[in-house]
Amino acid sequence: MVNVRSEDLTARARIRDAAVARFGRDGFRAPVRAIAEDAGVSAALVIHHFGSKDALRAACDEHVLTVIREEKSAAITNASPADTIGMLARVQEYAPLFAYIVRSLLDGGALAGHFVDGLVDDAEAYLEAGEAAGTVRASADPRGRARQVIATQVGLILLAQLDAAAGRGVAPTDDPATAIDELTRASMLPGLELYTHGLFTDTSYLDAYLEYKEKP
Amino acid sequence: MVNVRSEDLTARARIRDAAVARFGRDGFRAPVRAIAEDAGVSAALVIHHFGSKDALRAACDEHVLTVIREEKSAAITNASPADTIGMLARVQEYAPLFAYIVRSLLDGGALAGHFVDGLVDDAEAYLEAGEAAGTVRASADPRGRARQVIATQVGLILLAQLDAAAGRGVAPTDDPATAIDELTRASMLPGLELYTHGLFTDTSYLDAYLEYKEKP
DNA sequence: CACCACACTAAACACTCGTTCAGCCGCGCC
DNA sequence: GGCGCGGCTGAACGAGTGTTTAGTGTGGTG
Repeated sequence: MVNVRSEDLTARARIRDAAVARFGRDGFRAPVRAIAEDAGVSAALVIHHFGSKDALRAACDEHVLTVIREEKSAAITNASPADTIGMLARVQEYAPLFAYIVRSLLDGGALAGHFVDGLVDDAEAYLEAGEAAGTVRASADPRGRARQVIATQVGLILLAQLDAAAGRGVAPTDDPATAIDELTRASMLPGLELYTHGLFTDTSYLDAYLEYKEKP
Repeated sequence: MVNVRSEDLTARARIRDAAVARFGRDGFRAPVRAIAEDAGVSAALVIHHFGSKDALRAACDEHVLTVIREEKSAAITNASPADTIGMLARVQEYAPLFAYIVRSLLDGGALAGHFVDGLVDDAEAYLEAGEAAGTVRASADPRGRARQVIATQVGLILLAQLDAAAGRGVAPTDDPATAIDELTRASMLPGLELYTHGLFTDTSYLDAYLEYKEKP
């Protein structure tokens, strides 16, 4: 049901994929029986293979992290524009993973911590590279800046989630790919504006804070 | 237990306050029995007064929204620095409300939608006032920019939440007041930097996007 | 063939939790 | 004083859910 090539997988893998999809769609309160039904097996088999529901979730976390790592290293090794577009095209395939990560984010799970840590690490590296290339300004707190950038991204996703929950998405659709598309489209212009010119017309606010930080 | 002046309140109000505190601390899966115990009443009385757990939550939402509106209008009418400091001093008192709102945010509840809408509205108004005063730059998408600013704020809270869940808060404390303090302290410098100078050294990224937007 | 390990299942168990039920208690009103 | 009414309670009900149990079939192995 979940994956087009479900028949090819072992029952254990089918259960794991079904769990990732269910958890992503319905949250971690999704019943084991529902996951079992999605995978076409009995609830008892889920426990038989994974020991407990918590262990199943841990297996999902590990699997998602593995896929992310593979995908990330693949994206780094061949980072041509064509490949990037290819990745976007496959977003449909990875949509369940994305949903799962968002759930983990909202749930405060351990996976979410590792995930955002990785994002902040990446952002910091990219920004440093940009600095070296001369396209990005220097910062007094590179880590904090990277964190700020990622926080904005995560916050925009959360806000979009809220809009969707309120039934007033920018484009009322259930398709995650176009949802992400809409999200980036709506935030691209303000984001670039902000990142290009900043918000303030002069440095008085920053100066005031720097002075206050010296002698409170 | 929850509020120092619990004895002064009617049972209904005590239950409501206990529910806000419990929901904020443990999430909306907190059992009715736990709330009842906090309020010093039986679980049956909770249902007797509110009809159901969902209705209790709705009453909590309404109550929180009311307090926010009162507090907000109070902050607008007398917006002197002293009053602002007074509000910060009372953050301890409003910490349960803050926790409740964060829970609602993570839960995607209706309250969260209204709340962030209000925040975005406020941010937009403030930015427009800054524009008029000449301290804030003009934007091609004021609403989107306000949304971006609020998203950053919300995202930072979420990230801090994740760090706390992972047991590695910047300062390991359970006190929400100092937690908020730490959060603003850690993000103030990168935020001001970003909002003052932007991220990029030139306008090439923005220009490229604007050109792409014209003819894709 | 006998047997064993293993994937797998239906049913039952145990527990949590929201809600209902039947009744108690104290207070104002006739 | 009697009496009802509303706040209030302990106990029970019933639904949902994770897990256990006892067993079934099957495929490989001696």
